[in-house]
Amino acid sequence: MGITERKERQKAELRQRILEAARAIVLEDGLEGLTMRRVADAIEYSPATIYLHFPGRDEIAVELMQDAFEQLVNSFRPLAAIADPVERVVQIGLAYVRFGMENPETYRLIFMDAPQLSHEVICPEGSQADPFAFLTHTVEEMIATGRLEPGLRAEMLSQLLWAAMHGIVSLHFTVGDMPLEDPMQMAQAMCDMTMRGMLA
Amino acid sequence: MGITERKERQKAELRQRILEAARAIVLEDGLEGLTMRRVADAIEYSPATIYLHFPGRDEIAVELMQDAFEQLVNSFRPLAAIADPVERVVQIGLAYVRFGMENPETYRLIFMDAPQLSHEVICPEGSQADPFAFLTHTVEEMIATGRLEPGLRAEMLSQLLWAAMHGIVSLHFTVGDMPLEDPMQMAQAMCDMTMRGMLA
DNA sequence: GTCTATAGGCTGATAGAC
DNA sequence: GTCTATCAGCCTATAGAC
Repeated sequence: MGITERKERQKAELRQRILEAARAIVLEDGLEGLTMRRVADAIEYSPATIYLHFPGRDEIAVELMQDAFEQLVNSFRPLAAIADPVERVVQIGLAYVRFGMENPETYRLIFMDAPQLSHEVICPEGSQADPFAFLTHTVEEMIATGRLEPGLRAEMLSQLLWAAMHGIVSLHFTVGDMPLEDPMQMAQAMCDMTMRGMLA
Repeated sequence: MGITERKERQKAELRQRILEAARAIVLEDGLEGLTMRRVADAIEYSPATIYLHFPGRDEIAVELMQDAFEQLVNSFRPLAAIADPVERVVQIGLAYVRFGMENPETYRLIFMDAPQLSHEVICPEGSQADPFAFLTHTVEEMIATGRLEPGLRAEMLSQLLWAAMHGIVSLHFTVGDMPLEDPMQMAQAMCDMTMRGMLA
């Protein structure tokens, strides 16, 4: 049975090569640069071969977007060690903006290049799950320990923080950095201001 | 001399018809739907005729984007009447989000559909001008009247507010409204929180 | 499995007839 | 001024040979 195993291995290998070639193209030229022809050229196969591994271009894009989103989420993992929930929320905010500025094409891929696909990557298939549950949980912890002004809701606050950080990153991408403040300083100032605004 | 005047008038008229057809297409299908052929069909001329009035597709897009940006800026005009600078800043924030949610395709056109062109529309030709000078000025007024925590800078604060509001709007567009709070409520809560965070 | 070849579509832009 | 016709290029996807 070694033969079929080798064949499966080779098939999976080519699939990976397709994904990696696609990722390289997107990191260089953005999602709009991703075409079947370019991928085929990069892996030195004909375009038709790619269709044996993926139904079409969009499915490749979605897989790249899922990977990218996982990367973003994973970048928060070390922050779980921070005991103080207030400090943890701030560090999540800073890490979010840092990720965006350090990986602009990856960030664009997740949130900006294909809005229609973003939706299905960030909140898959009608799952009610919060895509940034750990952020919401940290805010809940702040509420539970009585650190916040009474009446504030965790879902609202965590979405406000997300929106604020997303605003900083995406604004820097679209409007250029020229007349804008430094993004990391904006992130820090945003955290200072919002924390001061919500803490009791 | 009436003949050349009529001709010029007719030429300007056709130029306007081109722009209006283009605008209709963008409002329906977004900027990616804007093609010379579709515009030509809409005005019932051949594609070649459009090139007598515009150098190319991008120039049409830029003109639409400039109009759209002007629309957004004009939507703040009535707010100049608000005497209290704190209240004025809040109302600017709310108006910004309202504009985005009520004119999604127009907002996308300005900030999201063509990032490269956005830059030149929002901060034209290396002009050092602040695109939202009235916002910055209102924040300066808050500072001048001693309402804010000392040490805060008007440029930083106004950009933070802009980023926060832009984040709310653009997040709703890309991630869909399903798991998110209501955008206007988010805007209100964002203003509450940030004002509380910056006021002395 | 992988190829070549191609269908069938779209695009921006232009030359040259009228 | 406006047209037709077309160039030159891109794209996704597939049929059928090998």
